[in-house]
Amino acid sequence: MSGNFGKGCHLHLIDGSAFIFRAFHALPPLTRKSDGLPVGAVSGFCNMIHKYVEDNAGPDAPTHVAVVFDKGSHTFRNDLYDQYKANRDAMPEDLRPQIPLTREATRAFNIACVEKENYEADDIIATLARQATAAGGRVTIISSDKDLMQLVGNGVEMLDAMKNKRIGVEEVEAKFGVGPDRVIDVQALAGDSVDNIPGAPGIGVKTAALLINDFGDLETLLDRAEEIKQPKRRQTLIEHRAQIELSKKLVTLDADTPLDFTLDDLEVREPDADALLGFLAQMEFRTLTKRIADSLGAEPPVIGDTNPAGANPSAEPDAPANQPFDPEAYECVRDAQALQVWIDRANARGWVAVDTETTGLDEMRCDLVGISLSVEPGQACYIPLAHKTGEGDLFGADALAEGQMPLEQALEMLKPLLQDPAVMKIGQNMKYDAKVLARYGVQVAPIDDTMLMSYAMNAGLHGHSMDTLSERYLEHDPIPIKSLLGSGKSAITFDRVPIDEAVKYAAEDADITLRLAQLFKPQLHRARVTTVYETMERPLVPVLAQMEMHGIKVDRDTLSRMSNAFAQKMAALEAEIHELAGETFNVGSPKQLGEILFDKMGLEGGKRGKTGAYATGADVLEDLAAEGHDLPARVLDWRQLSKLKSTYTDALQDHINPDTGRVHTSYVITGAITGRLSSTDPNLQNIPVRSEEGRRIREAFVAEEGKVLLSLDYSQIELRILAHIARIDALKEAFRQGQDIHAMTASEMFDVPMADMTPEIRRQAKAINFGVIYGISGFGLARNLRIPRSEAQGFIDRYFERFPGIKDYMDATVAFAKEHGYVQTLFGRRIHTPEISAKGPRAGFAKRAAINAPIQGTAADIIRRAMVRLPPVLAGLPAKMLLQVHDELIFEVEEAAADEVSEAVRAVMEGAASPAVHLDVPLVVDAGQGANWAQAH
DNA sequence: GTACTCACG
DNA sequence: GACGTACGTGAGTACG
Repeated sequence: MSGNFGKGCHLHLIDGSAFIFRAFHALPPLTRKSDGLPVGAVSGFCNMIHKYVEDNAGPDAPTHVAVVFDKGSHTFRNDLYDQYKANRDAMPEDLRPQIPLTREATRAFNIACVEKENYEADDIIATLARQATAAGGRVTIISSDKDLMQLVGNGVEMLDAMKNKRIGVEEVEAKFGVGPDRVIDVQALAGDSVDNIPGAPGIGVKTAALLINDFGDLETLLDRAEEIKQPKRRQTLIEHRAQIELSKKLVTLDADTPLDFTLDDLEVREPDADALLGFLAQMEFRTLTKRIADSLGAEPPVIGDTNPAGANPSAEPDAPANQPFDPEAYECVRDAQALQVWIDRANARGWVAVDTETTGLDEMRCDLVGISLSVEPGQACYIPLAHKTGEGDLFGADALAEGQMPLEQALEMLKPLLQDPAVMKIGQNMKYDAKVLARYGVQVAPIDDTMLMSYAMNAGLHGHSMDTLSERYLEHDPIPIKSLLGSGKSAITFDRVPIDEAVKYAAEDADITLRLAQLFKPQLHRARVTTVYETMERPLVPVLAQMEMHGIKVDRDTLSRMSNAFAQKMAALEAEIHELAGETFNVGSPKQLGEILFDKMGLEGGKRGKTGAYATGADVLEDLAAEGHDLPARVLDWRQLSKLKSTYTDALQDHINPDTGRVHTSYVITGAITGRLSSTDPNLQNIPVRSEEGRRIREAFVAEEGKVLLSLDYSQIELRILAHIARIDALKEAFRQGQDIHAMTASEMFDVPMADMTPEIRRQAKAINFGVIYGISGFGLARNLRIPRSEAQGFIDRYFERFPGIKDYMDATVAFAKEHGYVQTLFGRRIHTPEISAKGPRAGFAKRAAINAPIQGTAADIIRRAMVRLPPVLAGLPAKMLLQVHDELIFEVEEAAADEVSEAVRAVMEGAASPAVHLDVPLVVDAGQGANWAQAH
């Protein structure tokens, strides 16, 4: 029985949506153990499908089968009648993420899975049933839905799978009082409260059947309504004729649903044991996996170490992940005609994966070398634009390689596509590509980013580089860039890579990105992080790109003068140190320093680290200095200067862009698992401020002539969040009243009236407050405060006693992490904690990280929200946002507008939690301004 | 490439 | 009872 559907064929059509709802409501809520994903309905669905398969293996087995689903909640019926199904409850939150999984389940069973936008499952069933009977076959609809009963007869019957009861013409007549062909007439009159079909008021199924049997059909009835004897009934039918006719349209199934497959595609297929068991194992259905493995005669896979957000590509035969990668399939686009084909395909699709190749990693300085595109898994192209021949000409400059489109022409063609609001541009780390293209006059939008999707779903589980994601989710190792560029001193730039090789590498990147996006996009919802991705990751890309491109002006002369001063002081210190040591050695070598201190000079307290070297950290040297030793004290001074000089006054000069005269950092959106950003090349989030000497480096960060730098920072944001999350009334009240929070803590803890507060007591309370945020331990606090451990523990005990909510929060957070494998911020960001149940010292680390993550992460979310809202607020003002330092934003503003901008930004920052979250504590923002960062802060 | 140290929030 | 700890980062230097 292969090939054409025809006489003797038997088509089974399963009402998938009915299965899902029955499974959902019949079963207790069940969640996947590893990540808490609700899977009860999926489990029930799989059981029902399995039972169906077992029950229908006999002599009357179907030759063709499909599971038919509803797709979306809007159908053509809503266009006819906006109240259609309007009184339905919203889909339960627990069910929503399971919907796509039921599709995966169906495919895992190797059963055709059918759905169509704008049509209900019932319409598709009607269409397929009609096609099948027209071809001479038989049809069984696995459903008990009365709306499908109009299809019964002429070779179509229904089967109530739960009651295992056939529904034929007789059963339909028993239910509706008319034959299947008149069921819609009865439904049109009787209406349906479930689907919100109006019908004729006061007329139910019984009366409707009576009327239809009297008059033959609905149209005749309505035409001859005057003849009805009962006055009330007569009046109703005449008055509501339009409503009744509309009702008939609504209940009539559309047997002409356009479908892009044929009955032949629905032929029964044997399940693929690996795919099916893989899916079941991924869902962590232990019993069902075993049972089905038994019936398939296969070995059940091990369950337990599956990756929660990870897909099992083998479970989905059609998944992009499953198609092999074929570098030969990639196209090299060398002229306008070929490029136009790809642009047309992208426009038709509505999306395109984009990747740029450049001569370097600095988006502000590198040159564009080529662009790759992909619109379909396995199909991608590379457009070489600036590859060199590799042979220098007379002047040492390489000639452009043959067979490339002029760069300007390609960009002119691509620009409308890349800027088209109707075409989604998908990338991996799109901020990079957007910045490069912006320098060529192309403003890429809108964008999706696979790196950010992975970050939203999997922060804490693994990295989010393309290599990591491809290996993990596509089971494909991409071509290493090193294999093209080499490494070290002999490394070449991408423009010197032969075009043939470049095509394979570059097009593959676009291919991978597209496949990842198709895999990840539906998973976002399932992992409940769509809002996180849509509000705090994706919209940040253009905001950060703008900030990075603006950069901040750094005065080279100031840095240079400071470098010289540091060098002189260091030389003097170095001489002094050598003198004290009695020999010359490398002060910058911790190893040599340790030997001088603890071996040669015989100082006490030498502790060796893992590698056997003495520890010479600042804390160790400070202890020694406190004992009156001069050498470690000098080394501390030397180290501070050395750090300031090498990391800041020297290195920062190298980062001044020669074209702009400014320093352009790069923010890594996925840089910290908590949701914080990180800053690189250079890191502008760790410019010194704590020491007087270091703080002066901020004087080199200046505003342009006529402008000022504006700094706005959240005051105590993490403690405020702690007060809210842990519900500490005393802390909340203190924040509401604008009290000195550390002094208040000290007063509460040590029974000292606020009036008698000393700086020392306040300092200790401050250390404890910070300790709490970090997941306090007696050891850590003791070390920080340099007090005995027992005393530190006493402080902590007292703190917990005075603020009992803190301990509850800590315990509850750790318990949550253990149960779910992640913790959450107030805005729904998830931070995975895979080590939370580790044994040994790692358990302590993981616990403290889990306690800290929701606090640090919520603060990070809040400033992200503020940053996303700011550009439109600043649009009409002479102001640019330049930097973010975790709880601080730096702006460059025309002097005259400084106060106005400051207040506008403050309003956005202070209101950034709303309306998503209502904090029980106010957010307070401090502002400052000045000619340089030192003054503004 | 790894360890150490230290700058920031 | 011992273990070995404050949370989150990036960068420069020494050293094998």
